[in-house]
Parts: sequence; structure tokens; C-alpha cells
Amino acid sequence: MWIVAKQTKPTQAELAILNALWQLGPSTVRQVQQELESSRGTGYTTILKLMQIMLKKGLLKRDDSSHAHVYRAAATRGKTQKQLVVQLMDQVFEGSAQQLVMQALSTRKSTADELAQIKKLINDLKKGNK
Amino acid sequence: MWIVAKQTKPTQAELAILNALWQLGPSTVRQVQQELESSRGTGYTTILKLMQIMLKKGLLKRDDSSHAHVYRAAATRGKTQKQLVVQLMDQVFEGSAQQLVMQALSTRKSTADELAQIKKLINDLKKGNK
DNA sequence: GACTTTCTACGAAACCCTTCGTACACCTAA
DNA sequence: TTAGGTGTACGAAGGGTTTCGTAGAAAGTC
Repeated sequence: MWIVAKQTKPTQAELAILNALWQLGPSTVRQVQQELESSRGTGYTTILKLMQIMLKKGLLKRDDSSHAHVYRAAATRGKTQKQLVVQLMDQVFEGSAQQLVMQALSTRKSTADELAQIKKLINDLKKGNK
Repeated sequence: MWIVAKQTKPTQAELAILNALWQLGPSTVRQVQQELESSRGTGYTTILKLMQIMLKKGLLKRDDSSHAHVYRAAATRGKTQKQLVVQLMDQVFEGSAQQLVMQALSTRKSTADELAQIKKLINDLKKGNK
């Protein structure tokens, strides 16, 4: 039996930082800030502060053995994706995965290849349901 | 050419109100508050204030010809769903509908019927792509 | 060692979200 | 017409998010 820190939903700015970390892997504040500079233009201390807060929230982990601390995302991208999908599903789609999927598919054009992959997943799920 | 008010992302509380309005149709503050009472337990003036703010933001429309004003959602459920799906897709799925769909499908069990419907949609999309 | 650069930590400001108390208008009924 | 119920409007408090300025420690350079 564990005491699980209830996953807090990352905010916009936090999500940007998580994306950078998922892409870069474990990084210093500087590296993250440089990654985000072009898209967000936020200053160094802003990113630093945010990452410190995220550390406290449990969204990040930190290795402070070297002078410039090294941060990494506490959860994988996939795990966070799942969490946010569930939240969206419950809040705006009345918990229906199907509705969400339909909306997503009709929103963005997918390649034939991608559609085929989804189809494959559906077939697998059907087998699992039997 | 129009000047389109950039759709602001509804907050948690706002989403709850929108859900109530989508379900009830045009309603007074009282009706919305009663609908939400069980799930959220928020007081009357809180809901009132929120709906006034949402009106200002353009999320709601209002008919104030009668004493108790009648509010309705400015956007359809579908439109809002689409907006939020796109946002989630861009923020956490690198813009990939496919990844979002895969995540959604593997998150919640769907019935065979629902899966069949999705499959049908995929086939339609494939035809459209050709 | 003195100077510069790079880093962390902290505090505070500005803004938004959510909540509710209070004031006041309108209607209705005795 | 006075009292009670129901409604709107407004302001402000409390908390979270995002931003950055400033201070001081640590490391690098001459």
C-alpha cells in the first residue's frame, strides 16, 4: 500500500518545460531555457523558479551533485499523456473514449499509414475484449 | 473578413457550467446552480459571478429580457471539444492525432460497437484521402 | 587573489481563478 | 404598503501561476 502523491495537472508553462525535458533528457536549467527561448522568450530566472516549484510538486526530479543541478521529468511522456487524456475525456466528453477519438480524427488529417496503425490497434483491442 | 475573438480556454469551473448548459439548454443561474449543487456544492453567487465573467469572455450569451436572465453556451459542445482536443494535441502530443487516439483507446475500454464505429470513420477518412 | 561569469535561492509584483458577503432592485402576497 | 423571497451587481479575499530583480555562493580566468 502506497501513499501516492495525487498527480497535479501541469500548467501551461510547466508543460512547456516538461516537453523540453522529454526531448532533451536530463538537463540543466540553462539547457531548458535555451530550448524554450525561441518559442516562449522567458528569462532564465523564470524558468529556474518554475522548475524549483515543479520539483516541490513532484513533477521533476533533481540531481544536485554538481554545481549546475540536473533536472529530469518525474513521469514519462506517455504517462502524462494518459493522465491528460483521461482528464479531458471526463471533463468534456462525458468519459467517452470513442467520442474523443472521433473528434481527434476528424480534426487533423492523418496519413493512410497512421490510420492503418490505429486500425491495427482496434483489431488488437477487439481480440482482447472477446 | 471577421475579427474573431480568440477562443479562451475554459477553466475547470467554467467547463462544469458549460456542461450544465449543454445538457439543460438555455437556463437561469439558479437552474445551473441546482444542476451543479450535488457535484460541486458551490453557492449561488459564485455561479452567478462565474457566469457573468464567462459572458464577458464570450463563452456565454445572455437573454436579459426577463427578470431572471437566461444564459446559453456561445459555442456548441462539439466545437469546444474540437478546440480542446487540438490544444491537447499540440501541447502534449506534438500535434499528432494518431498518438492521441492511441493513448485514448488504450486508456479506456471501449465496446465492440464503439470500436466498429471508429473503424468505420477510419475507412471513410481513407476514402477521403485518396 | 581579484575579476568575471554562472549558478541557486528568495521575495515580491502582477495577474487570473474561485469563492462568498453585502447591497440593492424587483416581484408578490397579505 | 410593508415584509419576504428571488434576482443582479459589485467588491474583495485567498490562493495559484508566471514573471523577474536582486543577493549571494561557486567556479573559471588572468
